[in-house]
Amino acid sequence: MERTGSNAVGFRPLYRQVYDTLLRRLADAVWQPGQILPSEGVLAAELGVSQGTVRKALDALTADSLLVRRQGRGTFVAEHDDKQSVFRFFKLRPDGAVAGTPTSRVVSATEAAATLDERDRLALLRNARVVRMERVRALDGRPCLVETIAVPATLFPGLAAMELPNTLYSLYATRFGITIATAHERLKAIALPADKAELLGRPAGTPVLEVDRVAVDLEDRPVEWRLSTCLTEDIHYASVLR
Amino acid sequence: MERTGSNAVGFRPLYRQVYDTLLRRLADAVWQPGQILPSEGVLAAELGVSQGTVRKALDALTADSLLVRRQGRGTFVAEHDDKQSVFRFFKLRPDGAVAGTPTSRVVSATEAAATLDERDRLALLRNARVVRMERVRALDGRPCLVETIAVPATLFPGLAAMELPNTLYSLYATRFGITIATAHERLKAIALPADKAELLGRPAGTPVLEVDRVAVDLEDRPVEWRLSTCLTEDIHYASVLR
DNA sequence: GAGTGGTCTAGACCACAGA
DNA sequence: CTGTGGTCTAGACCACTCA
Repeated sequence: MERTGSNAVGFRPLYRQVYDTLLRRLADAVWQPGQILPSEGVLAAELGVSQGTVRKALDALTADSLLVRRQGRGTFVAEHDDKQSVFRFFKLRPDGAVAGTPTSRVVSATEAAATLDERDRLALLRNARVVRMERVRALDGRPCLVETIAVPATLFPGLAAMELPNTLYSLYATRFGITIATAHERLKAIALPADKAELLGRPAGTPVLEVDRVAVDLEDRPVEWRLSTCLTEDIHYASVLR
Repeated sequence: MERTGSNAVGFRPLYRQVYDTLLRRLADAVWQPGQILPSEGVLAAELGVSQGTVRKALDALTADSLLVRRQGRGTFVAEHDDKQSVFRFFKLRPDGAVAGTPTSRVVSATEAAATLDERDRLALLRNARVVRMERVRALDGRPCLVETIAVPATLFPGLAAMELPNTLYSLYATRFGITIATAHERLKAIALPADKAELLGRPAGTPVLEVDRVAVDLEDRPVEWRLSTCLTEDIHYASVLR
């Protein structure tokens, strides 16, 4: 690692450089999810910085939930397909009590030319192609939402022909080396459109929650656009503000 | 500060004890919002711990957005009435561009016996009283939501008779020493009720977003229940998932 | 220049997991 | 018992602010 010295501009802390170096390895899938990282001391020696500096970078990566640290055992690449982690990006909860695991039924999955909206949300060029998926999700056995998902075909070759698991994001990570870091959602209340009424088993015109989500990867590239239409009669969308 | 030694159970890091000590002073309004805290060195000497330990506690309080640290100047109690901080708990944004500041028009403010719902949300006893406020908020001059706000009357004596500012939470902090730490929101899509249709200037039955918020203070006590009914035709609720 | 927070280091010891 | 991360300390130097 290089010290920046007293440059007039562009000062960059050492631990930040370490953070970026490790983030790059995570983005390049040098270390796979679930895998253990070298210990603090080993990383410090390799990068030529003190253990405390490595620790600060590791703590920051842990705060961004990219790593998991376990005292006495080691530092691991975070896995986001655990039962509790399904709910990191799934914010619908039954009104009454705790939620069971959501299930999915895929309606269609095809590759096609990107629409204008898709190109806009995913920052794609003209003539770009996407893999477009439609599915219905259920909570506690009752259908709760229908969603259309679009991803750039170049980033996910062959996805349309695959068996799609319940948690898409772990598939993105394990099969395509793409980690979803954050997602930006825009929520609106709309009247349930006729074409989706049948899939959800509710009359058209019912007030429903429309969730427009763009998910970005570790390098802040938009990699998925998802438009969900959610029933909220016995369910709500939970949000915590800090 | 006391070292815990090697107790079999109940180990509590020193910096956590420092965190709690400082949090208590903030909760007791020993230091007012905007006020500067003693420097790291002074606090370390006072509490009998190292500067690094104090720093870790201060960093944690900063991460919880209770403090603001400015290099070269000092550490300050966070103020949440700045222009950008209005939006910490206000998640509605115009679809097109950047948001102007929201404005408020108070419809009513009275003290009354708490309803069952209010007692439930605010963890109040029977016969408890609340201050209940109703107001309409506008964004860029157009009405966007109507909301009913209830707070325990014992915590906010005289609130019903006050001039209510646009940002209630800064009033809570400065006049009543109550700091809102987090808020839990439950979102649903519903049909606009007739009694609120007039206030918002839209026909009854229009799909609207209902936001049910319970805000808690530094000690995790529920101190405000707010039920907002929001138009989302040209506006959306923005949420970031990490 | 004095004082503040920010970074970086080196080393000690503690808590925890697993062989 | 060994190795891991977690805590705590002390001190050096850097970057920033303001008088």
